[in-house]
Amino acid sequence: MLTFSEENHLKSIFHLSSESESGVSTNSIADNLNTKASSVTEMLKKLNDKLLIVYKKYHGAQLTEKGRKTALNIIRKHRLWEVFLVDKLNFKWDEVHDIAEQLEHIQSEKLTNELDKFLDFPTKDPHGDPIPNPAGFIKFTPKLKLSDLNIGETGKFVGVKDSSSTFLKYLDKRQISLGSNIKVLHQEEFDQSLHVGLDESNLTISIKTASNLYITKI
Amino acid sequence: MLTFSEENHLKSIFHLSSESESGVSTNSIADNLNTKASSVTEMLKKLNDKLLIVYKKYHGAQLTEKGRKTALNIIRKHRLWEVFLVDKLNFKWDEVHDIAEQLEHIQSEKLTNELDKFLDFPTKDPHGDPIPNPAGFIKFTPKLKLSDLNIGETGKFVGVKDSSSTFLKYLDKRQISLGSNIKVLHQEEFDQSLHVGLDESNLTISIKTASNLYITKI
DNA sequence: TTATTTTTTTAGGCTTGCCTAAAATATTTT
DNA sequence: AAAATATTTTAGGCAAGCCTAAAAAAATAA
Repeated sequence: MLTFSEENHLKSIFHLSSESESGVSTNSIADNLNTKASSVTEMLKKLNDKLLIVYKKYHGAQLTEKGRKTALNIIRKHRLWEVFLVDKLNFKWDEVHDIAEQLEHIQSEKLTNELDKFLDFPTKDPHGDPIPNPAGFIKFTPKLKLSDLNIGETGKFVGVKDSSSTFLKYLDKRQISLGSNIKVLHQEEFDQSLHVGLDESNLTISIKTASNLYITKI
Repeated sequence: MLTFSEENHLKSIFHLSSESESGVSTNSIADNLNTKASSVTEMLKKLNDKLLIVYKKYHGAQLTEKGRKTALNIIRKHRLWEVFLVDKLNFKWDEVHDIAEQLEHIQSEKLTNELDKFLDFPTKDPHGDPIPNPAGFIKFTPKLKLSDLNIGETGKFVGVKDSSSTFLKYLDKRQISLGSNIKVLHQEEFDQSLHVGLDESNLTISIKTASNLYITKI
């Protein structure tokens, strides 16, 4: 039985691991969790003692297999609840994160698996992120950004890098939604902004926006 | 924003209030929450300061209107989640309590109200207890027990007093389920046990069981 | 490679929520 | 009403999880 704080640290380490190959730094975890480095150090010692991470002083943390499984289970719950909120309770994709942060800590394997079944075994959450299976297996798809495409290429919008409410609402306003096909028509020299075709219309998006949209080439 | 512990104390005081008219005693709360009297005393001071209860040293606690509303909101969430678990996720009525104890602390008014709508505005939980509305109104029905009936009278089984898993499973085994009509045929002198008619069959139930079954006379 | 800067850890403190034991108050019994 | 008993509160302690400030180690620059 882990505390909420322990679970949050594991989750944070998992998410930060994908970016840095070696150990995850104390400061990056502290930033991610809006806490202080000294608090993180304490927690890393504890998680190390519980065999959930390998932690060597001054050299960051890495998840053990046990820690990874635990983190993925929390992420599984988080994403399943997000699907529930959007598909069944009429929430928008920008409204679900904070509630899922609470729901992900509910302890009941049966609940998680029944929820999964009730939702018809979804494979992605409302932001396009993959949902781990009960065994802790997760299907990563290589992450290509819209900004990686060349002029003339088309991508299918499959996920967001930044899933802040602000960004998601902005996408709603521009009517850019998961599954849309986006063709890169032209890139502006001056500010690298992209002119793209989306459905019947054309629009201009900043390079910052483009680099927060995950796509698959089609 | 209240802590889980604060919420649990309020809920406990609410439940214990229905039995004693005046203040709820420190010890009864401690028993109810599996904690110690001294811990409860501390919490009562805090809840008093937050204007959720009125607490006078040595004279127990009473909910204020604000405290009552808060307690009822927690109970509302608890009971809605129980309905969700049973109606949508195939849980049995004896399996839902512990999970609902966790879910009742999730903070999101929108979530609660959308869940209510999704469940089609249920008025009772799986054990027959009434679900408060968003404004904190709860419809109490006078609680008659099966053991209060006279010979020859019939009652409709509408709720349980004891909702322990043990008791609920026992009722399942005897096929006594919410909504059944039960006719009292005879009472044994020796041990006060009741012979009752339920659907097509007759069965004998102890006075202890009978006094844990809420009914409405029909 | 030495000095400077950045990162991380340690030390010590605070709050919450729990505990036990002792003291204070209330209740019941005689 | 006084004595005995039961209940409740106070006092003091402990663990978890956070903090700031100072010390230690690592990384970077000169």
